[in-house]
Amino acid sequence: MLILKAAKAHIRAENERLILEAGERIFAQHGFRGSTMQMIADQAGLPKANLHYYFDSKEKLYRCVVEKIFEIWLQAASSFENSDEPKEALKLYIYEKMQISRRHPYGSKVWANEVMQGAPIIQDFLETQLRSWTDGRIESIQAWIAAGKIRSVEPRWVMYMIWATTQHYADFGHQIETLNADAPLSEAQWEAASETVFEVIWNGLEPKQSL
Amino acid sequence: MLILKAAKAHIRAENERLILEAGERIFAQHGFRGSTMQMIADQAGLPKANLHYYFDSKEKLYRCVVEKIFEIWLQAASSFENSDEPKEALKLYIYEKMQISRRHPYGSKVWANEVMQGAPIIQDFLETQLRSWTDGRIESIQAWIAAGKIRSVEPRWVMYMIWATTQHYADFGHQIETLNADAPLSEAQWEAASETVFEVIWNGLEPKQSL
DNA sequence: AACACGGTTGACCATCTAGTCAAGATTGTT
DNA sequence: AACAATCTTGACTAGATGGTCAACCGTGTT
Repeated sequence: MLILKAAKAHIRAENERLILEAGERIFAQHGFRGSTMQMIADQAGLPKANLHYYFDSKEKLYRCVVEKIFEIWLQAASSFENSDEPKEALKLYIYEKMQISRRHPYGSKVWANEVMQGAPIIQDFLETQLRSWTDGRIESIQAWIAAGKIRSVEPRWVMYMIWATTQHYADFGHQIETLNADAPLSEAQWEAASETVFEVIWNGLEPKQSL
Repeated sequence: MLILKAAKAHIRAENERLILEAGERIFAQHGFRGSTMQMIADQAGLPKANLHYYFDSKEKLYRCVVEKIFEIWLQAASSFENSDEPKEALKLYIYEKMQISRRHPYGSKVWANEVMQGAPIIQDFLETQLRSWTDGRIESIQAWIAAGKIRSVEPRWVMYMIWATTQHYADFGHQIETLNADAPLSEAQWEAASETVFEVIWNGLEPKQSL
């Protein structure tokens, strides 16, 4: 009965986790069409038919993967609110996003892929959640400008700069690694990159010291 | 004979152009595996078998598309050399790259796709041409630092910032458009975005005015 | 007019892949 | 032990897709 269902819930939970994780990797590396259910099954260590037992179709699995990624994205977004001082808020946000690029490179790639293809699956997310979140952040930045805390810049372009620079370390990680003598960035390099990104953007936004 | 070949050379040139252009669009929107030869044929307005007459295989066509894109990329790269003054050189380079994002959004996406998948086709380009070009640019930036013309920053991270911010306008163009009330950026917005990107980066790099 | 050469094309094939299904294995409950 | 619900899985199918091929077309040369 229903008790049974609960008793086996952990099996379902565990297998769904395995499949979603495998899906993230495979979809990131091969795109939606380039990924086969067989590849994902092998990555997850399960027979292909099992995937269809937990996720009706390839498209539903993909949608679940993308939604999970958007959650993480939104979570990082909240660090923008942790301070009213722009220097502090920006530093937290940039470091948080760099951290995500490091810890979730596959997720970032899936997101990039999806957007590059015109967001066929998550267009509604962009139009609702992302748009309203962005509008809120733009207001924060406007307020900083009005208070003379940062230079007068169009907030939109600044947001895009932050997204671009931080996500670049995930999406173009392979290129960065190749240019780093084929070695992954070290702990120190990640730290230095994060700091440089923050420093350049912050110095770029800080009002000029009046002479 | 050979005269005949020359007489029909323009047919070949024209059809190859059509196919490459169609390939760029389709590969950008659907990735390598997501694109079918039939889609590309339809886009080019030619029968599928004709594509195989000019390009042996899908993979060869793809390689040609990617190589063409890399050429454009390298061309923009040269604008980095047009001045010894960092402010001027960076401005030229950033504006040039923004221009490319605007004029060749498909190419940029194909490149991004290729790199995200681990550069299976153009790994050799990354290791040779891109690596040596980058090393050269890093030396330029080092020289500016030594001359006290910009702050002391790791040149590598600055290069990546420029690539990321400018290419973002192509690769994430759909997201930007969605956040712009579903309208493409206007002439004025492109100008403003380019200027903001340059201003923030330049102010971020300019040595602090000593008080 | 006959020819040669590059270009064009519909029909075809081998292979791959998402999704199905039915039989069987597991597991918790009584 | 008997049961029922859930989970597992090899075998199968229908459709899509990259690539082939042989017949055909168009044009400039002789």
